[in-house]
Parts: sequence; C-alpha cells; structure tokens
Amino acid sequence: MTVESVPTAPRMKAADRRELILEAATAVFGAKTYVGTTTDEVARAAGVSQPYVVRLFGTKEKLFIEVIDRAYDRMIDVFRAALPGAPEAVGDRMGTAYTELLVERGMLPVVANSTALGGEPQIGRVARAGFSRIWRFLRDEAGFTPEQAREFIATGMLINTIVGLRLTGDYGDEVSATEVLDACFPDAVEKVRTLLPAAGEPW
Amino acid sequence: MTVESVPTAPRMKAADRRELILEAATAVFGAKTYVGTTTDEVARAAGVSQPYVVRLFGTKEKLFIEVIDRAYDRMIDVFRAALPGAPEAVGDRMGTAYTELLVERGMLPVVANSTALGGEPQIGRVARAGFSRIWRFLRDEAGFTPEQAREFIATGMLINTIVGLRLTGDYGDEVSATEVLDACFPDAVEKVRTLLPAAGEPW
DNA sequence: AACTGTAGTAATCGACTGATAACATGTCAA
DNA sequence: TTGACATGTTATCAGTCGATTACTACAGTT
Repeated sequence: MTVESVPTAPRMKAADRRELILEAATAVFGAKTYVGTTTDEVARAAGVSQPYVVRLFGTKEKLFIEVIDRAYDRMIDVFRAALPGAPEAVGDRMGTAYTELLVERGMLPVVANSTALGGEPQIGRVARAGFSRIWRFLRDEAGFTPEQAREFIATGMLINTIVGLRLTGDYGDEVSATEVLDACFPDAVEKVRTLLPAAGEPW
Repeated sequence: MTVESVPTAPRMKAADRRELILEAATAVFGAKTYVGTTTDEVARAAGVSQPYVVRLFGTKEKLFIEVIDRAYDRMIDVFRAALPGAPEAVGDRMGTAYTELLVERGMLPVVANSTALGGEPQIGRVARAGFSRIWRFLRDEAGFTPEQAREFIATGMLINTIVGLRLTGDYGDEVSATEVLDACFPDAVEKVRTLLPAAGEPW
C-alpha cells in the first residue's frame, strides 16, 4: 500500500505547464494589476509552487511580458476571425468580438493595465509593440481609416474603463449606470452585464 | 552662533502641508501607479518624513483616495471653466482643457489608474463616484447627449492610453506614432508632444 | 536495471514597506 | 513665562515578496 504523496502537482510537460500558468497568470494579473499580484498567487491559481513559476519564467516581469504579449496575440486572433462577412459591418463584428473577450478571464484588464506601464522600460516596449500591432491590423487588414481606427480603439478603452470600474453592478445611487451602459454598449448591454463581475467580486 | 538644525522640514500649518503632500502624491502615484508607489517616495517628493505622511492621512489607501477625489474635482473645475462661449464648440474647448491638464503632474494618470481599481472596495467606491460626477457634469451642465458624453469620455480614455504608453517619444520602428497621434489629437499634436515624457523618463 | 535529464517542492534569505511608538521642537494664548 | 497643543523626526518592527539553493521523484533510453 504505497502512500499517496500528492503534495506535488501531477507531472506535465514543461511547455504545457507554461501555457497553464500563463492562463492562470492572465486571470490574476487582470484582477489585481501587475504590481499588485504576487508570484505566489499566480502559482496557487496554477496549482504549482511559487519557486517553480519563477524558474519557468525567470522573473515576475518576464512572466507578465509573456502574458500581455499573448493577450495582444489573442485579441488580434479574434479580430481577424471577425473579418469575413459584409464589409460595411466589419466594425460591428469586431466590436462584438472584443466584448466576447470578456469571458476570457483577465484578457481585457491585462491589456488595459499594460497601457499604463509605458514608463517601465521592458514592459513598456512590449506594450507599445502590442498596441502597434493592433493599430496596424486595423489599418492594413481591416481596412480602417485612421479616424475609424481611432474611434474603434477609443471605444475599446472606454469599455476597459467600464469594466475596470465595475460599473455593471447595482450602483444606482452612485451613477446612472444604466444610462452609461446604454450609451457605451448600444445593443450588448444585457450580455455585458452578465459577463462582468460586481465590485468586490474576485472576477 | 546657533547651529542650523534643518533636518526637519520648515514648519507649516497642517492644512497647507496636507495640500503640498497631496500635490506631490498625485505626481508620484501618477508616475508609478497606486500599488507601485511607496509612502516613502511620496514623503521624499513632498520633503517630509515617511511617518508624517501616514500620520497625516492615516493609511496609504486613504491618501490615495484623497488624491483621486481631488483629481476628479480638478478635472471638473477645468471643464466648467471651459463652458462659457459658443455652445457648438463646448466640446472642443473642454477637450483642450483636458489635454492642458497634462501639465499638472499625475492628474490624468491618477484618474486613469483609479478606473482600473474598481475591484478595491474603498478605492472603487470613490473612483465610481468620480466617474459619475464627470458623467453627470457632461449631461447636466455641459448639456451633452448620452452619445456625446460617451464619445467625449472615450476620447479621454484614449488620450490616457497614449500618455500611459508613452507613445509620444521616437518609436518610429515600433509604431506609426505620428499617424496615431495625428488621428487622436487632430490639432494639438505638437503641444501634446512637448508636454509628454518619453519612455523611461520620470515624468 | 542503471543512468540521465526533466518536473517539481521545501526551506529560506535579503530587501522592502506600511505602520507604530517614542521623542524633539516650535507656537501661541493666558 | 509657562504650559499645552501642534508640527515633525528617528528608530524600529512585523509582515510580505521575489528570488535562490538544495533537494526529491519521475520518465524515458539504452
């Protein structure tokens, strides 16, 4: 009768474990910001020990860089998937694709957070590069004019703000939340509302 | 011949000292985010000792709450000052007022940062309240329609992003920065460029 | 079956940070 | 003048966090 050890995580190939940790890290970084997140929290969320996270990624900063790079990748993927169809409705389809990213934990907040860290030498480089990739995609692949691209991104940033503020709970006294949401999500209010956490909730 | 002591800050009424610290704190919080700044950095920037900062404000969190509350106040002030004049150009004047806030260190980044902290119980409340005040000002005092208010705020968030990313330096290889800036600041590119720090600069 | 590289953990360290306590000095009313 | 309050500091602590080291165990190859 061999005693189950089981303190250690089930064995897995390093590449798979990395992907698993990246996914967990996206959620945690998204919920608590880069500086506000500990490598231990990421490790727990991924079901491994804290030193192992550090060993797989070198430093917390490098881990975060991989996280945001991956998030920009994912974002462009879903945008590209929304390209086929009536050309005049590309913007709408891509907007919908953006809001649907809300279900992928941390994806949007992590990108939003990265845009506030342009002053960090390493992270800033990756964040600018990610933003640049989005911009060029909109111009080159989606065929947006500069003005259309500006408008699209501005709306995305506004959505990030609504999400970050947790403006989707019941704060009738604080904000005319319904009006804000109606104005910001013309026809996706209900969906967005159900996808978002309220204030204080762990996301 | 009395020996100058001078290790201590020149005496000042507590109310004035608070205001001085709040100003310094806005700059530091704006440059390094809430979690990323230490009370000691704020104290140094204000020229006082670290324990005195926490004694005057109780906790770091309470200090930050006063900072963002003050920032939303200030923002509404400059918006209100831009109201008088041709009604059809109110939006332009307020947009200009917003970009001119860039010279007041930390004012814009701090507000941007606050919108990412809606999940924090205390800070989130104040951030939502600040956002709400802006929204109501736009609707009630500036006479914006919901759609106009949405558009105005979205543009502001985009500006915050540009600023946060430090997209104003020379990153010709990373981004068609000029095109982005042209699209985002139709007629204020040069002014904005001179007001913003480059990546790595301390702001 | 033994060897070797890979996957993973426990223990721990040094640096940092927010907060507290105790103390010092300046100001002002009576 | 004196005493009482307000302004401000030094010293220090207890907790936290990222990173390092040293170790264990599993898996595949020959």
